Amino acid sequence: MTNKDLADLLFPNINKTIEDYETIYPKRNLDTDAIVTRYAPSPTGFIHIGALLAAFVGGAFSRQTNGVFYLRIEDTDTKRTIDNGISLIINGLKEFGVTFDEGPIDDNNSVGNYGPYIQSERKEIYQTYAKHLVELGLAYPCFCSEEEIENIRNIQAHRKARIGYYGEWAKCRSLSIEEACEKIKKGEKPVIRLRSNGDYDNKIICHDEIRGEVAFPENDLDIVIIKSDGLPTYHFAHAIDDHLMRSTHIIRGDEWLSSLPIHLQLFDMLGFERPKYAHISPLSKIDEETGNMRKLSKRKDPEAAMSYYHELGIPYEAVVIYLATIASSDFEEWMMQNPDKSVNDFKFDFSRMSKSGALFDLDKLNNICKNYISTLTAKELYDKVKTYLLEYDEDFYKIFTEDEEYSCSVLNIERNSKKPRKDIGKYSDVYENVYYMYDSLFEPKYENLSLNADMYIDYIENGFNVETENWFNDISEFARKYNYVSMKEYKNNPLEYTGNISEFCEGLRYIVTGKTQTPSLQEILTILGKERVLKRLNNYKDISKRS
RNA sequence: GGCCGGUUGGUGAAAUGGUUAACACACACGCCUUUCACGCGUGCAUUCACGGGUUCAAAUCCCGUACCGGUCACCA
Repeated sequence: MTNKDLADLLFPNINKTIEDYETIYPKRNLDTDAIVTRYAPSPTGFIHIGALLAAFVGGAFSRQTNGVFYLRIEDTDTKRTIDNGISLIINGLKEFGVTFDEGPIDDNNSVGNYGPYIQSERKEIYQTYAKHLVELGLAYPCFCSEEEIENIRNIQAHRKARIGYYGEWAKCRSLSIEEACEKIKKGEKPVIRLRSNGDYDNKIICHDEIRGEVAFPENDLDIVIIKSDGLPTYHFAHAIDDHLMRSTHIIRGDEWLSSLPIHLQLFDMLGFERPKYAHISPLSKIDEETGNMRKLSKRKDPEAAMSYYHELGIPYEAVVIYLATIASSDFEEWMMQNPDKSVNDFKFDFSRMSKSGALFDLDKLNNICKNYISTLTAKELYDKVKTYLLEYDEDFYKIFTEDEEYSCSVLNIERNSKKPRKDIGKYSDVYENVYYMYDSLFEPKYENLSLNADMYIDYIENGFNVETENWFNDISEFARKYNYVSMKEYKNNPLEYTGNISEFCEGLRYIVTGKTQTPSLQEILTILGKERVLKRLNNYKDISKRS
């Protein structure tokens, strides 16, 4: 019996050859420096902010080199796959401006000539290559049970030996073809392992675009390439897919760096040209319990999930700007010099990407958000807030959208100037900033009821003039009638006056808005209009009388 | 524990052997101002994890130590 017989017995239904696939998926016809890369998530329903970062960076590199950016779904772990996982990923990333040239476009359809782009649909391809390796004697079936593997691990740990299925520990490696065939015929379901040709004592130099040269021992582990369910492991699928889909660069999280020797070995044994690798440093935070730095965790940190930003109404444009800031050390400076350009115009360079993991800084993000929102027009902000409220605050949505023009005028307060306000950092902040401009939401609980409402009624009825540009001069003038004077005068002789103009304004602001801090009083009064302001003043008067 | 990587202020970081270690965020104070926010200004690392070495000269090169991170699955 030969390896060929073993391979046929293992994969009786595989009839294609590896040459067939080389023909089906020819080399791409692109510029020599074009970057073909991919985003390859598992459809688990959760998108990590670090994954967004990798996707964003990958998309940027391919775009700036006229390359290809495609989506590949890694659903070989059937236990973790969820039903609408694919559309969740596509829609989730689209919101953050990440789109693909090839790959699935919804749960059932794909575009591109290098598909299928869903790994579970590529089973035959992986098995063809696995069969090929078995035929060459470069891979073999392993019948060890999980318990046996566990047992080996325990012994190794006990003896302080290196852990893993390798060398003399790799029992099934030395099984004869006949023995293997017999087990298969008896119905045992093996995994397929690589017959590693690596020597642990040999160092290999791996090149990473971000980290430079990294030295590793060669891989001598007989890693599993096909699981007992017939699907490939990540390592094997990576090699097959990225070769056949003709990726030039593998841009991924740094948790993969230590498997680089395995991947390089796989490419070599399969006769594939090696792609280039770029491992992105993890996004971290300080663990409150230990005080140590650690990777942003799906379970512990809400900000690790992309949905967090969606739910709080954090502008996706700002998130992307922040990620670019972290990803490339020269981005911020570039953005300051090119205020009119989009993030997508920035040219990324691997040499500007950090080798060490950055602490995820929500303060910095918040600052970017505020700056970003301050650049929007009232109408742009209105539309974004509307979209947000529709999903998360139905009650306010109704009130907010009842009169678009009015809401826009509210959002426009101190917006149309050279120095626009920067007090809104996320769409969920808007309510707190504007609610008092809507009568149905204005229910002030006054704590200070000693203000002179009649004085302000007098002002609104006889002194307030919307049209005047010299609003402040006018109100200052009027306030004199009640013995409120300018700051300067008041400071010189505090005992002679009732108060200063600042106090006069503060009182009016407080009654009309229920708050001590608001944007421009003048604009608020103008938008509210005489009638509604008087109503609020009279209401205050009533309340203070009653108390 | 093995292997690999990282270490410049509270945070992100620049600097690639040669003046007072950029810039941004945060923080503090001041100015401006009807409040707040904005804007403007000032301050915030006597020093680049630590120890040694090379050099006229080191955050930058070399060696060692410490700490932190990642990884060691039929998960990706």
